[in-house]
Order: sequence, then C-alpha cells, then structure tokens
Amino acid sequence: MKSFPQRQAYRESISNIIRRDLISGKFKCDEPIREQKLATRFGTSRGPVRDALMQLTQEGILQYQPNKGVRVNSLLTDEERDVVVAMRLELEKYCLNKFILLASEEDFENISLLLERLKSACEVASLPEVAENDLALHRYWVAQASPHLESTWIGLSVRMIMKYSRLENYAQSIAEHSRIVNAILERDVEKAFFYLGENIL
Amino acid sequence: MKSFPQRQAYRESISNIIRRDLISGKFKCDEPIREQKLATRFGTSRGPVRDALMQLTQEGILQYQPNKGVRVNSLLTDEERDVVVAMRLELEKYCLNKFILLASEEDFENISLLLERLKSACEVASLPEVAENDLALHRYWVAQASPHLESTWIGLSVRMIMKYSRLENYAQSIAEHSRIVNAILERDVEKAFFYLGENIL
DNA sequence: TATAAACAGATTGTTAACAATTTGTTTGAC
DNA sequence: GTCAAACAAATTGTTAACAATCTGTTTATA
Repeated sequence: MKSFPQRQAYRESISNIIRRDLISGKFKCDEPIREQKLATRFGTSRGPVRDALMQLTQEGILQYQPNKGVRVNSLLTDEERDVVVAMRLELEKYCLNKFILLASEEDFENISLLLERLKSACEVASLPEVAENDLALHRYWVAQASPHLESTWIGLSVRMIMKYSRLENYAQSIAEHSRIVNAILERDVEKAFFYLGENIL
Repeated sequence: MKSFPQRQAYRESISNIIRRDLISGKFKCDEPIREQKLATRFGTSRGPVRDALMQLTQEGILQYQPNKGVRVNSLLTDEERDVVVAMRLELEKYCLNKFILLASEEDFENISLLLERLKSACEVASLPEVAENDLALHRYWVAQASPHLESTWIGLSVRMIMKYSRLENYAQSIAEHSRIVNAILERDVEKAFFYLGENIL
C-alpha cells in the first residue's frame, strides 16, 4: 500500500466530486458549466475549479472551447465504446495478472473491504454510489499493479460507464465482482480473467 | 475538416512545446520543472504554464506531487509499453478503418502533405522533428475519425515514443509511412492495417 | 418589420500579490 | 564533529482584481 500525499490537492478533491456528479447525470448534456458557481459551492476561488475542470476535460468527460468554458462532452458512439472496452480490458488484464502475482495479505484485506462497500452500495440501490464503489474496486488493482497507467484507466472507465451502464442490475454486479475477487483470493489468474471479461463489456 | 477554434489557448501552445522538449529529452529524468522559469521563457505568468504542466501530467509524461511541482515521470516498463502498444493499435485501427471509409479528396491531400513533411524531417535527420511529424500524420486520421478519443491517443503515443523510439531509422520510417499512406489512398483497409501493425510496435 | 450597430451583462483568460509549504543553510548545544 | 533546532530562500498554492471575449438586448436606420 502507498501512503497518501500529505495533503491531497484541492484540484483532486474537487474533480472527484464533479466526476461523481457527472456520472450520476447531475449536469445535462451540452449544459455549460460555470466556474464561479462551482467555486462558491466548494468555497474556493476559480483557480482550483479551473484545474479540476481541465483535468476532467483531459479525461474526456468535458469538452473545452476557448473563451467559452467547458460543457459536458457528448457520449461515445457505440463503436467507440466497443474500442474503449477492448482497451480497458487489455489494460486491466495486465494489471490484474500482475496484482495476483504480487498481492500481499493486506491487499487481499483491502479488496475484500472494497467488495463489502460495493455490496452495501448495491443494497442501498444508489446508482452513483454503486458506480463509485465499482470503480474504486477495479482501481485498486490497477493502481497497485501500474501507477503509470492509472490515469489512462480512469479516462477509459468513466467514459465507458457514462455511455451505458450495466450497474442498474445490482444483484448481477455483486455476483460478478464477488467471483472476480474470489478468483483473486485463490490466485487463479485464468478464472479472474474470465470473470473480468464478463464484467467489462 | 474542422475549423480551428478562434484562438488556440495558451495552454495548448505551451504544452505542445514542452511536450516536444520532453520527447527530445531536453529535461533529465526526475529533474524538477520550475514554473517561473518556463513562464519567463514563454513570456507569460505562471498560470498558463501551470495549466500546460497539468495537462502533461494527465497525459502521463510528468508526475505531480503536491507542494513540490512536477518532474519528468519515469518511463514505462517493457511490459507496460507492450500493453500501451496493444491499446494504441486497437484504437488506431478503428480510426484508420473509419477514416478510409469516409475520407474526402481534401483528406487525401492533407495526409500526402503530412507525409511529405515527415520525409523532409527525415532528410534533415532531426529526431524531435521526425517524432513530431510522425505523430502529426497518425494524429490526422485519429482526429478525423474520432475526436472523442484523440486525447487518449496522444497520451498513449507520446509515452510509447518516449520509452523506446524506432524513429532513429529514418529510411525505414519513411518506407513504413509511405506504405500506410498508399494503402489509404487505395482505400485498402487490410493492407493499411498490415502496415500499421508493422509501424506501431 | 427587418437588419445591423451599439451597448450592457456575464463569463472566461491572465496577471501579480500574498499565503503556505518545502528545501537548504546556519547556528548552537552536546 | 554530530545532531537538531532555527532561520532564510526558493517554490508551489490560492486569491482577487483586471483584461479580453462572448452573449443577449436595445436602439437606430432603412
């Protein structure tokens, strides 16, 4: 496990919150996003907000136009989503394999905990929370296996979820992730790959 | 073809220049990058420079630490590079196929021009220029086929090149890209895929 | 009425100053 | 001399003010 930086930068906290709002559809598509409004909401000046918006632009969720600010980007086409799915799967398989080979007991405890959190979110049936915990679980093994590729992974995953989310079927989501985590705990790479492929599509 | 935004934002121009410097290795690995220094160099204040640095961080070229600024990120491992190659190939094949189906005469002229520029850069044998024109050519069909995925593509491609560049063999680079472009002009998808696969590895 | 110019308001872009943090150096005690 | 505390310099983080740009409305003119 890695220790957190002393103080997480404003931009990170802010972009995380805005990203959650975007995933849960709190902003309409093409609706302009105003910096001052967000600044007052977060109790900061426009600077850190601009940073956060720019980060989300780079992730592909928002679209930037000079002198006009950012808007919610249009969704991926079906074909683009297929490509993104393939890329994410490629990336996550690599990470999952490496994670299984190197994971410590502490890692096992952590993903078990993250799985429990996902189950709780599913029971409450709150879509944004389910999405957040789903991503957090996957993100764990990506971050452990390859910090280099973590931000690439986020961009792919968030846009995948925004385009079309299978998360509404909560029971299925629990089942799929339980199978993946079990395979990891048994250090069974092939099985983990199989269930991951069933989950990411 | 798309028209450019009225005025390209500072951040873009600046990050493009810094990216080129990074590709050509003007910054040592782990060398800290100072905002003020760049600001005076570009004749602006630190604001736009911070934006540019943040964008490059998001692309994975730089690494950010709170209160410590950014440094040149460590290179991908061999395994990570293989994954990135596979992802980029997946993405670029999709774009190339779509581009071949939809390209206009003007598009053909544009990629022919970009190919000529690449040849010129190869004759001058200036590595950073070769790299820039190589990327510019590929970027053209990516941007035309899928603006949505353009920024994802940049991140993958730049880090691929930085890890290990086959660009030193200028004659080969010319040959490979000529074959790809010819296949495009003939609208021969299979052939284009084949030569693309030989080029991206 | 239709069109275009002029204006006013809102919003983004940039800058410089200030605050907070880190980093390097000096100082002092042992 | 070694170590640690205190200080100084450099650097990043944040803010508020100002400049430039865009957007919508009013007004003048034909």
